[in-house]
Amino acid sequence: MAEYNFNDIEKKWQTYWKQNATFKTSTSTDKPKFYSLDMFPYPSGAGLHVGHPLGYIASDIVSRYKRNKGFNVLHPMGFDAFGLPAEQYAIQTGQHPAITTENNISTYKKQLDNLGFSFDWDREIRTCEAEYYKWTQWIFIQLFNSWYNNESNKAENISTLVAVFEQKGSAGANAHTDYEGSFTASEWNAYSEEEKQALLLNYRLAFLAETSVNWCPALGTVLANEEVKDGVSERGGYPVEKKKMQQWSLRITAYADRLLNDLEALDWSDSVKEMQRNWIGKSVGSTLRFQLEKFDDIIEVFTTRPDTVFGVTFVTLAPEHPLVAKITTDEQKEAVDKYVLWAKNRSERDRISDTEKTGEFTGAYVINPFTKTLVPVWTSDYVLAGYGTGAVMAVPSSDVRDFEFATKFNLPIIQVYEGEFSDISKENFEAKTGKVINSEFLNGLETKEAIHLAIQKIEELGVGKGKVNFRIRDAIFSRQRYWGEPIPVYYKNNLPYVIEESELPLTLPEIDAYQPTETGEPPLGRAKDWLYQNKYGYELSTMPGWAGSSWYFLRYMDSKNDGSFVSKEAQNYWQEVDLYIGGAEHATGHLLYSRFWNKFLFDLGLVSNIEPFKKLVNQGMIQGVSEIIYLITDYTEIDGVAPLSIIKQYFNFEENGNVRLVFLEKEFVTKNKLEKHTSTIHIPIEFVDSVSHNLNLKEYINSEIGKTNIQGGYLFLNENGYLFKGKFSDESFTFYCSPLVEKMSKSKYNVVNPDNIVAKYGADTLRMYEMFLGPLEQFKPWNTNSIDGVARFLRRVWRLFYNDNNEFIVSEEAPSKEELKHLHKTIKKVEEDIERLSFNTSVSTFMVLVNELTNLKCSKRAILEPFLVILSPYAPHITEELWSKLGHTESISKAVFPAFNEEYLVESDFEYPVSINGKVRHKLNLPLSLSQEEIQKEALSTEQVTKWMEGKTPKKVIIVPGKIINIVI
RNA sequence: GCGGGUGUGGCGAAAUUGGUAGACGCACUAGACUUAGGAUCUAGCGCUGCGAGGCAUGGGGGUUCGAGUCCCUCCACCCGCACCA
Repeated sequence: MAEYNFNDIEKKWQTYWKQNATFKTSTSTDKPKFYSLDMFPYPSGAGLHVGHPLGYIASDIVSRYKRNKGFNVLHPMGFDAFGLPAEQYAIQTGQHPAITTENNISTYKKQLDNLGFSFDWDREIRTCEAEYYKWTQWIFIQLFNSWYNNESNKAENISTLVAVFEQKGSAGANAHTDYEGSFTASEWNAYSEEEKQALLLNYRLAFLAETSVNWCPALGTVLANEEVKDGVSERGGYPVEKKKMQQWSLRITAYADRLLNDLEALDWSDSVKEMQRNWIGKSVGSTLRFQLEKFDDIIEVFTTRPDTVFGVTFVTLAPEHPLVAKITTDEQKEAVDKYVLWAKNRSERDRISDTEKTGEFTGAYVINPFTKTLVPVWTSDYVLAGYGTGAVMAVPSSDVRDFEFATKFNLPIIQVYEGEFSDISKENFEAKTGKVINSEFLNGLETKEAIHLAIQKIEELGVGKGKVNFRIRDAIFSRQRYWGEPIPVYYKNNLPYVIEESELPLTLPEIDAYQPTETGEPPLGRAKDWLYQNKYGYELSTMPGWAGSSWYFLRYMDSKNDGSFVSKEAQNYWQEVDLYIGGAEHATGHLLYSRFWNKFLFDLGLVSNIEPFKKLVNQGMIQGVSEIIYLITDYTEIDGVAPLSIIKQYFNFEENGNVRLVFLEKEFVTKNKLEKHTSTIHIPIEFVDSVSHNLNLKEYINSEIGKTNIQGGYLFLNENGYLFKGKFSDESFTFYCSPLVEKMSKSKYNVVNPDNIVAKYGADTLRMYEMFLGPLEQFKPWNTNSIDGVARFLRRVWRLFYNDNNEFIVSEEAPSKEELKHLHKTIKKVEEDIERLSFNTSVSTFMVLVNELTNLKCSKRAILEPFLVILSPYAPHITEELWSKLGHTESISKAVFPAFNEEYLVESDFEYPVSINGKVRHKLNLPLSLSQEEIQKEALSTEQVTKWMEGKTPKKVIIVPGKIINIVI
């Protein structure tokens, strides 16, 4: 009997594609373009697991579809090759990260090729290669040479700023800067070169500044806010602390407004857009200055609710606020010092998790500029140093946190909105409605007008002004690591200068070890004879992992260009990414930085689009199914009873050596009770039957891992309480593991390797199956069992073309009307499904078609051909014989997706469901081409229908063409 | 706490603008062919009922001739952010 031999087919076509450069992207610009991009992977040592290709399969289907639809498709792949794991490995083993990376990449490429992707490998890029990072460095230099002009609302060359300073001084420019000083034109012109350079650093988009950074001692580097999650590093999960350091940063805050506003038009998921909005964190309000009672100093606060200023009963400073030490009275000094020290040493984690308010009175008072009353100044770490001014005006009647603080420390509360205040509830605080009271000129107003009027008054009085605040911080750009792009900067008289563009790339020097130097400098401090023009020391930190990935989508457009990061022509043609598929974990990192860099390059006139990614789809993770057992490891007593006696009490020891959990009347051995004495063990999935979760004990206990994890004599159990006891003498005993769906990872022994699946079922089965699993964006566990259905289907498809004697059997007969009807119905649906990225339903539709045609014993089965081109890269090319026999003259890769032809559908009869009063009871065969009136006439005149209506006259007849006839009586 | 999302058979799911709920697949059941079956084919498969029928899309209510889909309300779960003034 003939067999679907996917191995031969796949090998053959992989060779064919390679030899014929089938998927090489055309450089001609006469066709419409489609840019379909996957987030390029970091090549980790573990290789691919079945979750990785999910998004690649989807984008590959779209790419093949678009090619067949006549688009010139750019569908490239590359590697995000700088990164921590390779460097950590280097620190441990001394192996150069470049070698580790190279090895991993070749594994990845082999695995990807096995899956039959239509990537154009000619355009492959690796961020760690000098030809690539030359341009990453070049973009850094452009950032260094630019400032942000708030007037024109774009980045400009620093020379335009210098020109303004020469003419008008600092007041002449509306630049985005944190610098608060000012200078006149003549002062500027009198400054030395060094002084000018130092001042300009306050304006450059890539700048060096002393800032509070996230320092990760375990990794020995600083991290950007986006790389810290819950107070620990995103990579590795090491603790992170705040530290003041001199660091390179990128002025992403200058773009905050544009990054926020331009989200609107993007075809991205609401959740990612919302995450970016929250991350940018725009809030509109006002600053307000409070004069200190006994000092000249003022405390400036930021508030979104200036309408509540009459309700201010205290002012709170962050413990790090510079005024805290100065204004604290002698009586309070000891307590405040103690508090500040305590707050400083409290970890980020503790601070987040403790909701109990803490704080201390400084002894100082400020004057409320509106009421002229004195209010006390407190310090508390519920006020963040890094946001706004690091000080807040507290209105306990309108803010939950202020309320909690006031209640705890017995501070007064003044109500400024009407309503029963005794009824303190969240709703009271959240409601921005109601009328203002106790607030002089604001009384009786609604919130919105009150805020407006309050800001007006604040500005009139000169005690503050309307202001917009952002949560987003400038992005820290230095990493004290080796395996990254060197920052193209050298130092002269302690001031940073970028190197000449003509001297790029600044290549990563060889060093003898990958640790920091003895003097605490980054690893690059070990490089010998590494000086700019033999004189000046280079910057020793490198760029962060996200530098190379912030612009790679542009490089693919013109990946070999040595004279420019991308040519004008290529950029103009490819414009932006039409479809970008990747994980949602990059929502506030990569996706934000890429938008920032793209906008910057747009300002410079180097790219033609304000946004890099038109449509974004986040594929869901494919999870693994872990197999768990619980091993009883701790034989100490529980509640005065040794576990063994507990176990004997609650379990029946059966004759065959098994132990069965027995539930007693009230109290049984609760899982919790035993859990304290157990440890969770992951059994590698190859020892467990995926359907029954039956552990192959013999193989497991004889394996290395089994020997290490459980030694004879131990007791172990699964969730249901089945125990296994003893020396494993009876190895045929069945033991059920507890399945657990979780992230696939090496350490959980639940990784499914695509290579194994391809070897057993073929790449097509894997691809179709992954699409069939469920909606692309959903998280779903891998289920090896149901892959058989897809494998079976593909075998059936193959058999449509071959008889039992392995002879090729495609009839030349013209397809019947019935066949064409099925075909065109399917074309329409598959086309719609792919366009809306619903791959699971398009696979299903296709399966239905094959089932129908099989049942019809159809003659011209080869009409299936076009679909196979899209859904499955190998199957259509079962033989070249098939291809030519079908009358195709052009090459397989140029096969065109057939157009949907409505005629075939209209001709045939349609079975209308007929509902009486909304309940479907009957069916009526009518031609689909009838008009509404004709259908109505037919429906009412039919004898049958009259009978159904029981002689009643219809009140209404509702007809949905092609769908339903509803008669209301 | 704030924001986003999800809830449909034993399981993964489908139903695109409100129009025959459960397509397609897994698992399961019966049968055929077979020395054999982890191959293939045929039929069945939401619950309930002998049946006609009745009941079913997390719970409750509403709009409509008609609701998985729209509105109100409650519940459960997942994800992100989190003392952002």
